[in-house]
This record gives sequence, structure tokens and C-alpha cells, in this order.
Amino acid sequence: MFCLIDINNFYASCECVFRPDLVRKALIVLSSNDGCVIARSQEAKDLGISMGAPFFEIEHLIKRYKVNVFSSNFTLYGDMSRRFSEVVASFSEDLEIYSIDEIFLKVPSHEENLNGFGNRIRKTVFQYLGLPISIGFAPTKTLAKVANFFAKKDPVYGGVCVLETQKDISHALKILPVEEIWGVGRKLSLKLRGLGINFAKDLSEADPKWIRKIHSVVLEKTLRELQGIPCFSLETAPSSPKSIQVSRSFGRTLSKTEDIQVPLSSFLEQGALKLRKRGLFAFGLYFYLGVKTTKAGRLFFLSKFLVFPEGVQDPRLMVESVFKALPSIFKEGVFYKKAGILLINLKPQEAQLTLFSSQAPFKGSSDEKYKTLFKAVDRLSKKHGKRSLCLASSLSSYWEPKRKNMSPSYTTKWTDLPFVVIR
DNA sequence: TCTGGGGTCCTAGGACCC
DNA sequence: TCTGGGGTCCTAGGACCC
Repeated sequence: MFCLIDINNFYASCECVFRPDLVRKALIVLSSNDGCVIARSQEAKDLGISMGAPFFEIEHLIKRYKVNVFSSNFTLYGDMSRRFSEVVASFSEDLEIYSIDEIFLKVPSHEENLNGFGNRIRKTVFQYLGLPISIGFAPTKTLAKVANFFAKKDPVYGGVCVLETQKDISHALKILPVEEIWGVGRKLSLKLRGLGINFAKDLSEADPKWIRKIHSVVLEKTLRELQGIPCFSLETAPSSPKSIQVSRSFGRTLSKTEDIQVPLSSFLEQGALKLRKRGLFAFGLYFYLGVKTTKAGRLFFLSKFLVFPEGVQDPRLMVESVFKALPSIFKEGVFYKKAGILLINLKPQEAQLTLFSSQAPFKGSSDEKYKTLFKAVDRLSKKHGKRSLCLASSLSSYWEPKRKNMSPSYTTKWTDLPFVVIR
């Protein structure tokens, strides 16, 4: 059995821990620049304040109902999240930290009373951290998400919902709207509804092969998970990130080079810090600027990609390269709203000078020889980050073995390259 | 006027190879 | 003149998650 533990209204609940007087009051947390709503207490949700709503649009509600407003404090939330996982880890060794406020758990085999187990976790987390949580139990991760949904929405469960029997599962799927399924987003739910799949039950009863054909293998897995067949396993080992991003909206428009350089270098500094903390080097980096378009709220992004064939971790080096390349996307007189950097191709060690080799057979003239070599360099360049240097090349002749049991042999001669090839 | 920030993964289609 | 079939790799774009 899987179990999904989720903190209710996480950011809002974190703020309440330090302001107990605000428990059971309407409270919201705003994004950076206090632009829009990113978390709401239950009472704020009940007032009709929606997720992601721009602050100016709900200002009248804030005033009328005296809603408590907080700017976000991600350092605090990150710290609470870490403590949350420490407490939960004392209940089971097999756990996956899925997000800042969610943890998947494999239920230890000796736990027979799931409701009791769930209530013990709830009590402990509240006692140690003051955070309210919801818990869902089920045979697959997707179904545990479903169980968690009901544990949170329906007060009859008291925060713990167990979906174990076929009857309970079937009943839950019958009333769960398709867009509430884990992995089914806005677009997909519209598509599914168009096909007459309105509830989770409909998806679970569809033909898996057909679902794969009309959408993807992932949705097929989701379908099987709804049937109780586990397709997504617990990812217990914390994985190394594949990209690191730092970005911000400015809150006002910027149009001078120097004004853009300040946030960019700060982002690179923060990105580099994250790299160092994890012992990673970036072999590529994007930086981008967002310009407001005529369409309300829409941004258009200009970006530039830089390659670091030997890997970077040093922020000064990154800043230098980015500033140098900035004019290629920056224009005087344009008003920028947002900027960011994205570090990719992250690897644990600084690259050594590596020699790559490639072999390609050919017969014939000297022209063909160079053609073959160019091709080999091209292939290597593509394979190893689009920039490589052809330092040397050799030609080998092949000799048939003269006797049985003898391996074929090669003689190698280094060629005189007329020039060095840089790609 | 004012609209977040940080991730992952899949697919389609083209280029290329044998 | 006839013109297969199977594979890999890469990229852009889209969708999803919190």
C-alpha cells in the first residue's frame, strides 16, 4: 500500500504556525513583488479568492473581509518542509519526497490498521510542527492521490482516507471529475471530456491501447494505476537536478543595459551557489528576457544559449560570458518585464580535456579521405556539445590475417592535416 | 497600472545511418 | 527505370506537476 501525505494550504499554514492568532482566519500569501495569490487558507478560499488571482483584482475582497496578507517567505517554507520530511521519515524508511509539501510513503508491512497509522502520523506532525495534514492510502500512487483528495475535501474522513477494497475504489472513481486525476491537466481534461470521459471511472474503464494511441503512454499508465496496477514506483533516491533556474519578474519595466545586468548577475550568483551546493558543473546556460506583448499579461521571451565545453561553476565566468552576449538579445528602447537564467547539462565533475575518437571506413582518393574526416568531426561535435576541436587524425590500413587463429591487424599512420577543424 | 517561480517528461518530425 | 525497412538521435513545442 502507498500513502500520500500532504500539508493542507502549505504556505498559509506555515505563516499560521508563527501567528496562531490567525488560525481559522482568512489569510493569503502573495508571489514575489506581491503580484498575485499563491496560497490561501481555507477561509480565504471560501471568500472566493482564487489561486493565481492578481492582487489588484481581489483587493476589494481583502478590504471588505479584512483578509490577512503575507508576502512569500520561501526560506521559511523550505525549512518547514525539511522538518516535515524528518518527522515523516520516522514512520517508514521507504519514502519519496515528491514536492515541497507532499511525501509518498510505502506502508510498513506490520501496519495493519491504516486508519490508525494515518492518525498517528497526523497527530505527530501536528504536535512537532503545528501543521495540518491530509493522508490518503491506496494500492497505487495515483489512487493514493485520489484518496488524499477525498481526505482533504470531505470532512467525514477526518483527514485520513483509505481506498483499499474494490468497492471503495470504484465508488471514489465514480465521483472524481477527470480533471482531478494526477497527470490530467487542463488541456487533457478538455480532450477527454470531448470523448465522453468525464469521471475517473470512465478513464479506468477505457481501452488502454486506445488511450495510448490517442494520447500517450503516460496516460495509459495512469489508467492502469486507477485499475489498481502499480506503474509508478516510489522514487526513494533523491535525484540530481537536470536543470537549475533562477528568474524574477521585475515589478516594473527596465530598459537600460545596466538595469538588466544587475538582476542577471544576481541570478547567476544564486545559480552558481546552487551548483556548488550540489557539486555540479553547468555545461550550458540560457539567459532570457521577457517583453510585454500587446496581449494582456503575455510575455514574449528572447533567449540566448551559451555553451561551456569545460563546465562552469564560477559565477564570475558566467557573468562575463552573459554580459558579452547580452547585446545579441537586448535592444535599447524596449521595456523588459522579466529575466532569468537556466543552467543545463549539469554534471558532477569539471570536464577534463578529453580525447574522443571516431572511426569511419573509406576507400579511395584523398578528397574522400578529408570528406570522411570532416564527417567524423561533425559527428563528434554534435555528440559532445557542438563544439570540438579536431586535434589529430589517423589513417589505418587493415590487414587480413595470414593464418587461422590470428586476429586481423591494423597499421596506423597519423595524417598530416592541412588545417585544424573547429566546429 | 498592477498577473510567480521552478521543475520534468513526452511526442512528432526531420536528419541521418545502414 | 524500379525505389525498403528499420533504426537512432536531435530539437521544438507542448503538457504536466508543485
